[in-house]
Amino acid sequence: MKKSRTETAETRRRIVESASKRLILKGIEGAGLNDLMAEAGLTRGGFYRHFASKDQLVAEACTFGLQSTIHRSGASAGGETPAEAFAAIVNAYLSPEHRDNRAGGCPFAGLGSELARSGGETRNAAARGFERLAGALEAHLPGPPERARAQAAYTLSAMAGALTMARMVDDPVLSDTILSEARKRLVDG
Amino acid sequence: MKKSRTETAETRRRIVESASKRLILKGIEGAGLNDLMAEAGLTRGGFYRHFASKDQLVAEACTFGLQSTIHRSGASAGGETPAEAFAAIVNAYLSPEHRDNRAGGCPFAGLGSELARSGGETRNAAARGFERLAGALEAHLPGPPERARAQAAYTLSAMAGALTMARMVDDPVLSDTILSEARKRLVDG
DNA sequence: TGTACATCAGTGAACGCGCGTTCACTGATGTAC
DNA sequence: TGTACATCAGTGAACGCGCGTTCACTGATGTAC
Repeated sequence: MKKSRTETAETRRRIVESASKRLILKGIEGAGLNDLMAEAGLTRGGFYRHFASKDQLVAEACTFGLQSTIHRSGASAGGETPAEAFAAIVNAYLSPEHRDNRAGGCPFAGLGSELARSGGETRNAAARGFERLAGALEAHLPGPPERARAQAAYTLSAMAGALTMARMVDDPVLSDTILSEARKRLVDG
Repeated sequence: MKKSRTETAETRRRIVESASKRLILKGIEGAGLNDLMAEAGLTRGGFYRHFASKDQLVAEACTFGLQSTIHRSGASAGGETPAEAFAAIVNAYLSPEHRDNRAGGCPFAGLGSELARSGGETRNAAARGFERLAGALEAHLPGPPERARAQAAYTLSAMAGALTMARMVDDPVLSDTILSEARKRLVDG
């Protein structure tokens, strides 16, 4: 059953991509290897041909999900002025669509408290991802780098918190209020 | 081994209180019943004399942790003006002490993404807790109720996100930056 | 280019383990007379 | 107040289950000549 090199690489990529969604949907401990492999159309046994441990897959899936979030942010920010690009990123992140599309969304909003508790490769992937995502925001902010960096780090943290809480509350009106108020405060403020 | 009524009530309270800390420290799925009961000085078997299910304990522990957070906020806000009281609550929530004291801290920062994924009694406890905690903030905010409510909901969400991210990143300087920038933006803004 | 062999992706069964939950049992407490 | 009995908090063993991980095996692919 050996596969060609390109097939193997493609399979690995597929596992990471589907795991990224599954982990956000079910949680790091809630998504088992059986589950994650089945999602990619495989059985449990083959997992260790691609990864050394579950932690390694979780770390790569986290990095993948964050990279997707950065790409989506880049797509939101078109050829406008920096201020408009920044606003576009924030508005897309804090949209009802992102709130309602958990699986394909930002890992910080979907797994934040679990990532803060994790160790090993996962923790490192999360920390590096935060810096990269904050860097993507910082690029559109004016002022001295130190100020821009602080504002970017705060904006990302507040966005992740607002999206998480908007998903947690069960009152749809309150959920919309959290998102719209966050958009206003983070874009205008 | 039957215990008196007051002893039974005290035991139950102790289980909820220690579970609140243990759950935040290890995560909802990461803290087993064995673990939670041992933390309260008991063995696994007696659990179901006090609770119908793990979900019920998690819900009560969540409510307990949120109530503690509200009490702590009330203690931070002394006899000052509303604006000063609001600032005191935000500054205490976003302090390095709160960041470094996960177990005894706010359940939204410690379990946010897990609560957003939960159902049953836990989800309801989290949603009701958000409204109560936001209400405690709202009480110190000026302006029309609708505006104050929106600002309170946003402030709480941003605080939870900032604390979670401050715990997640592994660079202490960046962690401090997230907290200080959040304090500045949420108090002055 | 053709053949022989080593590699290794994927399968499915099995490992020990801890999970949430159940249960028979113990013995101190609360209740009824 | 004293006695007899029902209650029930807590123990510790056991339940089935799914977890992460390991392993013998299969057979198509890549490599060496």
